[in-house]
Amino acid sequence: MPRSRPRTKLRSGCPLNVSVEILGDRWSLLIIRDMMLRGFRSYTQFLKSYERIATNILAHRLKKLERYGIVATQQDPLDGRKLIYTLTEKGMDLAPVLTEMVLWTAAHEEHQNPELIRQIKKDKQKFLVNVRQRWLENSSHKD
Amino acid sequence: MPRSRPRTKLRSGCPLNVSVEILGDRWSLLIIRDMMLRGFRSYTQFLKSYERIATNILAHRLKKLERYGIVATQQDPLDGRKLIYTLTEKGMDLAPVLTEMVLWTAAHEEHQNPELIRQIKKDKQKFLVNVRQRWLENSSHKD
DNA sequence: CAGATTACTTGTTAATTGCAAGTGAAAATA
DNA sequence: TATTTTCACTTGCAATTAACAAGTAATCTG
Repeated sequence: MPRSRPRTKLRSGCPLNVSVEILGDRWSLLIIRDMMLRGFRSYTQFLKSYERIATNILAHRLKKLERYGIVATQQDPLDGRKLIYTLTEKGMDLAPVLTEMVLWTAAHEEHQNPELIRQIKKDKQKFLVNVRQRWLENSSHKD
Repeated sequence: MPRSRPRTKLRSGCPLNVSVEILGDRWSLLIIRDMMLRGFRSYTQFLKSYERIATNILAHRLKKLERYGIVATQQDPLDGRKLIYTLTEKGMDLAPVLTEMVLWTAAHEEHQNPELIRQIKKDKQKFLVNVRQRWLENSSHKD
């Protein structure tokens, strides 16, 4: 359900272009990966992730992802300093995109994490169900 | 089959990161879309595509995509000025990625091209088969 | 042969990214 | 209670990348 939102003018309304404009940079999908597959939920966790995103870029990307309703933020009730970032339903719906990208790399490029690829290849549908199940269990995902 | 290639150092070998480093920018996937879905094969066609890529960026992207074996170039036997750009098998294997991105946009953002989305939703597998079939017929796809 | 077309390249400016350091609030520690 | 640490950022600046405009060489067309 495409919802109306005041948006910056897009280069085109082509559905592929729309997703490219939202996600087509060097970091957004990695942040989403960390949340979806690694269960990361805090700013410092993202910062310490292997690819080493710069702190200002991370702040910008999180804001953008929140603005697009892909990520939701809430305060940690146990620690006033902490914010908890979670994927929304819309963010979780990117699972098939990430999955296909992983499969493409697995087929055509050198890579690591054979275990992840084994899992996806064994039963893609089950993998997606599992990812979503973990999200349902661990997130309160208040959008 | 991941082939060895002299490559610039990656931020990580995570399969998602690898695809993001290759495709994660504002133009690469749009060029691939133009080839895959619109049958574009020449530099001027890409230039005239709706999103208006700048000519130097287009030249760089085409070189990068060729370097990664996603796009192949050949001379037009009928016109010495023209080059024919085609997707390789590796490039065609991005069809599921593009497809899932389109579906995600269709579900969550304002967009155009309802006909494309109708086709994909009706029978995703058939859509992918058709896209590949067209490619087989129209390309000589010499890698 | 003149003009148009094709696939670019070459400046130059604008925008984005990346790095290092710093900030203020809250929590943990001494 | 005072001090240090942690957390989620911000700020300033340098480096990289993208975008814009113009130009070029080779080829084709009339």
